[in-house]
Amino acid sequence: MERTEKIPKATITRLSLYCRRLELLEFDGYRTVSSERLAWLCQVNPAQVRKDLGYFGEFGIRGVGYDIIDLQREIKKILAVNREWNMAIVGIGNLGGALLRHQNFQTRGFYFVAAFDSDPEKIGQKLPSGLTVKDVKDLKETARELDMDIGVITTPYQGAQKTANSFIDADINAILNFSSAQIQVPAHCIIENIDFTIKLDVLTYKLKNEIGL
Amino acid sequence: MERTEKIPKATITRLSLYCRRLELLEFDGYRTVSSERLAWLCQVNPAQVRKDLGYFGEFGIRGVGYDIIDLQREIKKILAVNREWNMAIVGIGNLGGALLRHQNFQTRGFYFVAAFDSDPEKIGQKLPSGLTVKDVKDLKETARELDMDIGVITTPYQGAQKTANSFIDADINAILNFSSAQIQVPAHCIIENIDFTIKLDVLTYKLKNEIGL
DNA sequence: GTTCATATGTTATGTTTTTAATAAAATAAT
DNA sequence: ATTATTTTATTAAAAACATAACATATGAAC
Repeated sequence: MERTEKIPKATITRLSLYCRRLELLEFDGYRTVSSERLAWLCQVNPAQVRKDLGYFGEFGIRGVGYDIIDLQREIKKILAVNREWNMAIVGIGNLGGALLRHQNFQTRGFYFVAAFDSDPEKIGQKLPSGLTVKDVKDLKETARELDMDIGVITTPYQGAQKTANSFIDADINAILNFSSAQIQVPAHCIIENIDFTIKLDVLTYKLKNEIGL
Repeated sequence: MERTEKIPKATITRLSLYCRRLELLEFDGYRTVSSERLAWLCQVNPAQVRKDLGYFGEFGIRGVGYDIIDLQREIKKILAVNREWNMAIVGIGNLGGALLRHQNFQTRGFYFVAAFDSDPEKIGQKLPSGLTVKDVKDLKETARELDMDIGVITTPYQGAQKTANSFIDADINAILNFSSAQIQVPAHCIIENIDFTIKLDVLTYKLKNEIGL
């Protein structure tokens, strides 16, 4: 097996997708699944599924398929979601508040351990989750007490870069950015962007060109 | 100029990104921008910027660069965001509520014109935006009265496919899906997915492999 | 007006990613 | 036990995409 090959970024995205479908298949009581079926569920090519998995090892049985429980565990190990992660969030507005209340994070092992804002109105406020909103100025200090792996940005775009800088200064080197700002980070820091507006623009482009509205 | 060439999906995504930066450049008072500068701001290759734009026409001036206002207008025309779009949303939970209150949609010309849920507790409830939550059963009927271009799904994944079906049945053929469900749609329908959990998984994968946590 | 510097548009090259094809392994049937 | 069937792992081919190279056009300096 060639294990030194470079792994496409899209492969990681798909592994996450496969994992999500496997969870449902397990819930529905299935024991094994073929690459063809899994591919169909994820709307990708069966060869793609096998190739993606092939980067990391041999997880299937020829003539049979993949054991749903086993494959799930393997993928979770690859994605490093077989453990718990702590998150800090800055920007307790509509979206930030919604994410804090969202149950989906906890159930996947992602915990919000601290919430920050710069608005004096919000600082000190007690949230439904039990957290109290802290001043973003105290981020670094709080980071020394609590273990924070991931920083989540839900501020307006004007404050996004500054927030990122605060995270990096506090040695939080993984950022999930919900703002529409394009954030500059040093090489040792990683960032993933979730920009709604881009998705909407892609949708309207297709509406015009594929549907003709 | 070759205008029949197939356009990469990633090009559309980047056009949206360029547009976002151009808005800021305009706000900061700049008149023109070079592909090199725009590329730097978007963290892409300068040749990429020129190539992307080249699919749609000649928008720059050699030796000078691109007029920020003009280019913005051209890109918005390409993406079909030089007009207004109406949206319907199903699933008025934490996230749905946050999106309804989020100002960023309106300012870009995306309007929520109707909100639906299946929970009797929520139906009839008056929202801060002025909308009243309707029964998702009445979606098709409401769609006959109001013009709805885009359907937004913010239900839990269990109800997502059913919601999509309702949209399609009501002749709403563009869907923005915030649930983690992989939705099956007919060929004439287009869908964009915004799945937070996938982004988080990509982040933890990188945390493990690039940072070594 | 000629020359120089700048920056686009476009063609050519290189790389990455996806899909197809096939060989190998496992099970089930005869 | 042998054969047929299924389905993976892996290699080969194709397609998609990104980068580099360069010729062309613009504006400014002398």
